[in-house]
Amino acid sequence: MDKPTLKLIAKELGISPSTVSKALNNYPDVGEKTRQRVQELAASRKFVPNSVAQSLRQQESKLIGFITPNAVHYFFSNVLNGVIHTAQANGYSVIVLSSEDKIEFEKEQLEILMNKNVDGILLSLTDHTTTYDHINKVVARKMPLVLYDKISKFVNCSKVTINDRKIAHDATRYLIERGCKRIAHIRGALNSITIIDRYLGYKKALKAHGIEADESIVYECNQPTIEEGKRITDLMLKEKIKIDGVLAFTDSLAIGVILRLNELGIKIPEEISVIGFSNSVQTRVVSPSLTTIDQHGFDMGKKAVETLLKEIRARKKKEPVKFENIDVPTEMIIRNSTR
Amino acid sequence: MDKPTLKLIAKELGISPSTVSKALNNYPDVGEKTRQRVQELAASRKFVPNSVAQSLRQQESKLIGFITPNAVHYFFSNVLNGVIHTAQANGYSVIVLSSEDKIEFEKEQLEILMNKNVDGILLSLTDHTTTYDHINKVVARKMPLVLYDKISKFVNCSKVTINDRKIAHDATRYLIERGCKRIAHIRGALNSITIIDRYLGYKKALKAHGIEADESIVYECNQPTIEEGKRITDLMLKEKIKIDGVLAFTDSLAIGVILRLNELGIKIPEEISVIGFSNSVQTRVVSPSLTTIDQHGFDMGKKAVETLLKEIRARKKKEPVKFENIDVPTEMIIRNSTR
DNA sequence: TTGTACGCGTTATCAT
DNA sequence: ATGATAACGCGTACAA
Repeated sequence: MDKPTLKLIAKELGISPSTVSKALNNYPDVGEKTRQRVQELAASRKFVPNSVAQSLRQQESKLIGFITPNAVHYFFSNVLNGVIHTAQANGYSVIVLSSEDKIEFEKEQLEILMNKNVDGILLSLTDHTTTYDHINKVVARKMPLVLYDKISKFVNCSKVTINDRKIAHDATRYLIERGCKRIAHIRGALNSITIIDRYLGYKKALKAHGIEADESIVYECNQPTIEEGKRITDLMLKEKIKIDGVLAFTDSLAIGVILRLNELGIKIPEEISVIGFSNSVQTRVVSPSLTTIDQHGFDMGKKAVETLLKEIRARKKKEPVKFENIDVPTEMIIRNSTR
Repeated sequence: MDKPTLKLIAKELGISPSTVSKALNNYPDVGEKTRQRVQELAASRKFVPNSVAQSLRQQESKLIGFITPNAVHYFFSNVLNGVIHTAQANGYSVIVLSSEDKIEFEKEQLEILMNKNVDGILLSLTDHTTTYDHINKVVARKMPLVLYDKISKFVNCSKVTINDRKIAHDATRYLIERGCKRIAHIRGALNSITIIDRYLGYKKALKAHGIEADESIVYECNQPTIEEGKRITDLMLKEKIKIDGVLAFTDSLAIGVILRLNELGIKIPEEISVIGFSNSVQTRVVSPSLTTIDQHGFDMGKKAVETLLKEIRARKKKEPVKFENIDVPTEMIIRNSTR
């Protein structure tokens, strides 16, 4: 039993395809009895409209593209989950691609999505995205686009982000209020705005509390991994003036710090307090459990889709679109790695 | 500058759309100079063929559907990653849906994918899938389908799985060889074949080593969570004959066990050894680190796509399809929670 | 070598 | 109330 089409249903009933279409879509101008007959036969044949044909006809695919820099990552998985959940609730499906943090993939995947005629694109930049032609091409095509999390001011579109600067500021202030005098920061290379903002928030909080920022205890990691966190811990411990607090820009690094300090028998949080970013699953499991920032990935995904759909609808109605900058609230999760 | 079509390019050049099409697709029967002119203009206009139209024309969408029971889950994220990576390498894109372990979602999403005219579907069942009409409908439609991880023998299609029985057997044997005499098992409800097989492997290993299986130390959890692992630990500790080994069917439970034993000051692995399943990120972080089974999710995703593509191609050529049952190798990761 | 005509499945418009 | 026709954009068999 092959896939039934409007045409086949029509022929079987001896009526025209257009009437069948109208009957199935509940148009008012179709006879009650024919409507009945059509709907019954369609049901028994398990007819489903070919959405490719529908897309062609109505010039929309009900598909959105989602590019993540990392598919195996607690935060981004939560974003993805929010995206697919919200999309489905609004009648859209999601094509998922992972740039694997490579800019060549990012370029290629934007092309793929344009070719697939998705109705809109959600994109988080790789850490190596420093040119924007491939992205601005999307904008120039008037393809609805929303950047999330890793964004750039060089692209003119809506953006959904964490307020990294504020939350890094808050976290640093928390450490200070709990008595930390010398707080180190582990950041990544200053490519991504996320990393920059966390760094600035950290510095600003120090300044606000009359602590002079000391660049010698700001460490740049090569990779956001546990091992790297351990390596940097050894560096920190060589400091003459003892460090008593660490703000790591992501959980894995913070956990590396904790594990290394544990190995050396240095007490957390009594001697050193540690804060991470993401509230990933490991943070509850490590001992002591890690104080961290929950970034509400699901909400970010949801907001990103909602913003994108707004733009899609506006464009469709030829209305002017105004780009939005949305801030998703974060939450500090206090656990046992801080006093 | 609106999206260029074959027609527009043709008009601009004063030739017919079909010639343009041929020129762009490098047909042999088109003049060299016209080919040049066409390709140049197409490039300058940044023409990309409308893949919706292509899909309609060629009766294939180059899209595959992927349904996961859980989008925020280490193992399934790895499967997803393998899927999208392999799909892209073969010119396919992936629509991702999460059933959130709800059977109603599973049903709805299979319908969505059929409507979207995907070329094939990858599905892992929910733990509550006990009827199979909605899935067999897909099979009856001759839509290529591959079940992965959570499968059912009641569906006639290709399947990609972990050899759960064997690996549970191996893990149990490992505990026995290391001197464990009384090994508890924490399993889920006996709905999913994964859980059943791990349970059977555990029992078989005991038997093979002359240990009588004792149902009173096989615990059924309500949820695969850390908290539940803790709760069950308390139950285990009430046993008259002291338990000295635990095989938990998933990492979270095993970690719950470890954390609770730590709280009570019971030594791991000296007094009790613990083994989990999945090699999720937490297993490296918990103290002592958890011995577990790496399920190579990426490979599973890769295999699943390859199997599906094979079926898609066979069906396209009207060749007979033979269903495959593929076993993805696992690997035991020995850490510090076992002797 | 180039162009014409048709069809993929659907739906909107216009006639009947 | 129903149907014929055209169109969405592309690709291809066939005609010129």
